[in-house]
Amino acid sequence: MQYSPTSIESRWKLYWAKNEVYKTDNHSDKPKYYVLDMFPYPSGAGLHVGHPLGYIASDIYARYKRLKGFNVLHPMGYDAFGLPAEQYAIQTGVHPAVSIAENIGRYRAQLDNIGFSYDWTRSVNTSDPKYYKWTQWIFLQLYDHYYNLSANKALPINELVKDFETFGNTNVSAVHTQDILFSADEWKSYSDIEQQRILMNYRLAYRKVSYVNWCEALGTVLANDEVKDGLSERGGHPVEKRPMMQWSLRITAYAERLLNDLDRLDWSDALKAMQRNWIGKSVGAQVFFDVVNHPLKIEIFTTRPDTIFGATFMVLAPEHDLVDLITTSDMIESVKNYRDYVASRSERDRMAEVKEVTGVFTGAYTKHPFTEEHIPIWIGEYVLKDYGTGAIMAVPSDDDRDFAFAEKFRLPVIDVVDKTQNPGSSRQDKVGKMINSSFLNGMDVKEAIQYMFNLIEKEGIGTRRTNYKLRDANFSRQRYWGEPFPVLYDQNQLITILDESHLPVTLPEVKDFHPTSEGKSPLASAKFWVNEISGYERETDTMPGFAGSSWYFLRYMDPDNETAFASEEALHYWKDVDLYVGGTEHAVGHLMYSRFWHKFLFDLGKLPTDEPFKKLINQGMIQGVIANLYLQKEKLEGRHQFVCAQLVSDDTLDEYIKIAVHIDFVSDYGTPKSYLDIVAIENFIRWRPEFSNAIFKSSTGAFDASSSLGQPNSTFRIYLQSEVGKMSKRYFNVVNPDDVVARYGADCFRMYEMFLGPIEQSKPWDTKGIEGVQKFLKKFWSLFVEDDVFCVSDEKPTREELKILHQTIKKITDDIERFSFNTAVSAFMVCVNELKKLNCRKKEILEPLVRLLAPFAPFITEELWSQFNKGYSVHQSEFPICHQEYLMADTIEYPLSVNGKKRDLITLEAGLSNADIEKIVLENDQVLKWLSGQQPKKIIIVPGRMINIVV
RNA sequence: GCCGAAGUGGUGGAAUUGGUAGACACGCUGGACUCAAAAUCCAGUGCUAGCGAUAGUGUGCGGGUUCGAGUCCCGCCUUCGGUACCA
Repeated sequence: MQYSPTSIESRWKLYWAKNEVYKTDNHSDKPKYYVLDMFPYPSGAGLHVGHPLGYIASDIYARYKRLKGFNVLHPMGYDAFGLPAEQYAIQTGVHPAVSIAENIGRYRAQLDNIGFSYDWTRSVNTSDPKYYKWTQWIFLQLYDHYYNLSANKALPINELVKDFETFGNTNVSAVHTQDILFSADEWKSYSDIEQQRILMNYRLAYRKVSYVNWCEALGTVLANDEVKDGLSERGGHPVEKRPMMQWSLRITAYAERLLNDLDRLDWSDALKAMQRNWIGKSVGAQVFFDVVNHPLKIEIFTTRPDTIFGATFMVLAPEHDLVDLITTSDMIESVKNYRDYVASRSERDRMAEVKEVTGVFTGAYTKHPFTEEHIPIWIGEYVLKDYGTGAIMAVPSDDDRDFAFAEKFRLPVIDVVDKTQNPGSSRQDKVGKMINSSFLNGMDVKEAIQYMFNLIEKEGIGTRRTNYKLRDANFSRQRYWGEPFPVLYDQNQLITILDESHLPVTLPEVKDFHPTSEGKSPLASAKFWVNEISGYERETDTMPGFAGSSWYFLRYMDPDNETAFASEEALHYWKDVDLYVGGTEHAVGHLMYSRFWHKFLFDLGKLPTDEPFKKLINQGMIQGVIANLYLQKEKLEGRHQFVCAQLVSDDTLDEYIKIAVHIDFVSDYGTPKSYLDIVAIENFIRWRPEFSNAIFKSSTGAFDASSSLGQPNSTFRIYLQSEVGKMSKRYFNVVNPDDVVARYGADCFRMYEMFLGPIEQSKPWDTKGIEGVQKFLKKFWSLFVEDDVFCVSDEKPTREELKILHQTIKKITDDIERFSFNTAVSAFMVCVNELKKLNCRKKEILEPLVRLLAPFAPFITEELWSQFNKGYSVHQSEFPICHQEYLMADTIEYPLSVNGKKRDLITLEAGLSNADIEKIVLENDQVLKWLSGQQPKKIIIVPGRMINIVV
């Protein structure tokens, strides 16, 4: 009876499926616990060894909680809408639904192979009409609600309309886009179109013209977080700004709650900081400046109203609405040129450029509200249209950017803060005493800021105001493979919303998945579908990827419900996610949108909690090692030339390009000395025939595959350059978990991934240590088996053996609770090594160990458990409990130091008082020798830890 | 620039509250078994000196607090992640 993972694993997989071991009920006397993984996008490439890292950790925890007596919800599903399937459809004509279904099949097989305890009856697929019916439904709710600031929650839009009909909007306190004041009578006099336009300013899902990230190559609009450095995250194509009528979600209404409620979450500080930065709250004042010779006011936002006496010029965003109105005739030409120049520059140009100061004078002036002095108004691209009011008062003495602008255009600088008492402080630090500032002089900066806030409001020249960097979320995509909007337009572009009874609005079949030339979605070409309801046209955009993923964790609670997104009963039973495991890449996207939707549904009274994810663990990424050959840019007599990495120095680096080599060819892969030998080179050439006449040059000679010319000896090697990077098809470094499982077994794979290091840490995949884990499993197995038969004894364990067992139980329990799975695996190894040394095969020791190991290695433990208890699974047993009495030692070894210098170990009885210990130590001959007559000043004793004698 | 995380043997990493630094594993060295190999087992393994017991030294760098610092404080350096004209 040898340990053979393959046969064990296939047998128990079947058993679990047949007996529905992991099926979870919505009713139970047990306390609930919800363990969630971030569901994957089922890509064509399948899973690689990096994906399961977090899944393994959460599965261990879910299994642990189950053994601890919790009713555990641990589901898995697929985030199935998205660009890659659509791109694939464009290239091959295969319908996304077909390719996605195929990919899901492959994912499912790969996941099952690793022994996860998912309740697959609860699986969701965001592209399933039964699922996206409810995504559309939530959109309808967002459309039908506005954010009331007095109630501090979302309320039905009908209530707002009632307010408008009775009072107009003068006293309405709601989050909205534009300030147009109207009375009740005025409201009633407006046309339908006009009323709808106004309500759009309040709805939580609304339409507006927005500058969107247009990607010509992909033919679509991208979300901000899909753009990296001015290029599309997918494919790296250039992205430009373009105006378009788009749906948006008013996430900014929730900014304050999203910020404040972070404090209550058990998330890492790093992640909370990321969300805080993204929300970017700043408190300041909105101040009005009169324009000279105009009845106009310029509205600025500043966090430093104290520096108002240092404001020597104003800067407006080039796109600011007032620019046309105030520019003087002599400046029209240069202002127009500058605005054209700004418009012509793509996001990418702006970012690529080192901060060069640009701007022009408008010819206009404002009047300083206190000194009445005239201040020139400039425009400059460093002032952003979208942030604050799109206009600033420039205080060059206390802001680096304003200072740079003043320096370039020779504008005056007035020092208003005396920083001489604060050496080392920077221009914008809020420290020092006010000077040159009339009534503020002598005040401390912080004091002056408060003083000005009050004064500005009292004088009526402005108000206190809070600004957020957080932008409303663009919710339209010009794509096929997404949720259609349940929205119709009539000839006047008046919106009609399809109500719940019309849901789901399903995707129509199309012949061509390309976006249309005007940048419209492929849905626009499905004429029948678009015009299906006479007199109306359907919305042809679809929802973005984050729509379906913003609420999927709620659907798992009640996945087949056809009358609600989940029943009230299920929602109140499971409440929220207790543990969420996933990567940091979703820190500000998915995790922010989910919190927003969750809070919104909470406001509607649908949910019992206002935060979705109580505890969050961020697993690191498993990276790949990319092995590269250096290819010389210059061909040699028309032939490619590869060069050994040892011959390439930093100075000559730009003479080469790197060609990624498939990892199957590489010897010593993953080490700095990875290389190709002659056999590998021949394999490489067969794989990449375009290099069949290449020459491979090393320090010992050259290898010419196309002829026997200069044939080197058999030790010939070309060393490769290796770097850590993504595990990806394009680097030919993908490791499939199936291969690892086939070779070592799923238990070994699971434990090895955990053993690799802390779960939060990113690290490159290498299999160097996997054999250690395999050895452990074999050793563990061998404890139960003697002479090829299962054999454990009923003999009573010794105190020493019990001590080993219970120390291990304590250690493992603590480690699981703090998600330190790598140290837990080590603790198992220590335990088995010790039992092996004692040749302990006693049932009383081994049986609890099986239950202890079950969350980590579900298959081997199942097999061994069945030898003790037939008929039910180890995963339905209990996690063993640590009995303290076995941990108590009879004697303790104390390290003994003199003046902090380690000297020796001294063995003492356990349970001695400090006074007793002191007495024994001072009578010890050895100690007296070290002290050589000196009197000890004091003796420090840390019970159970150490003794230090100070002389 | 700002925010965040981290720097420990040849390698991955441990040290949970300030208390024997390097657990566990890989690798390496030597040995047992074997005709041989694989597998398995045993011993050693931070660095320096020494046959050795042992001594010195050692957690990115420089200081400090403490009987005692990988851990706490001050000042730097490096790497990684996020963000970027946010007024």
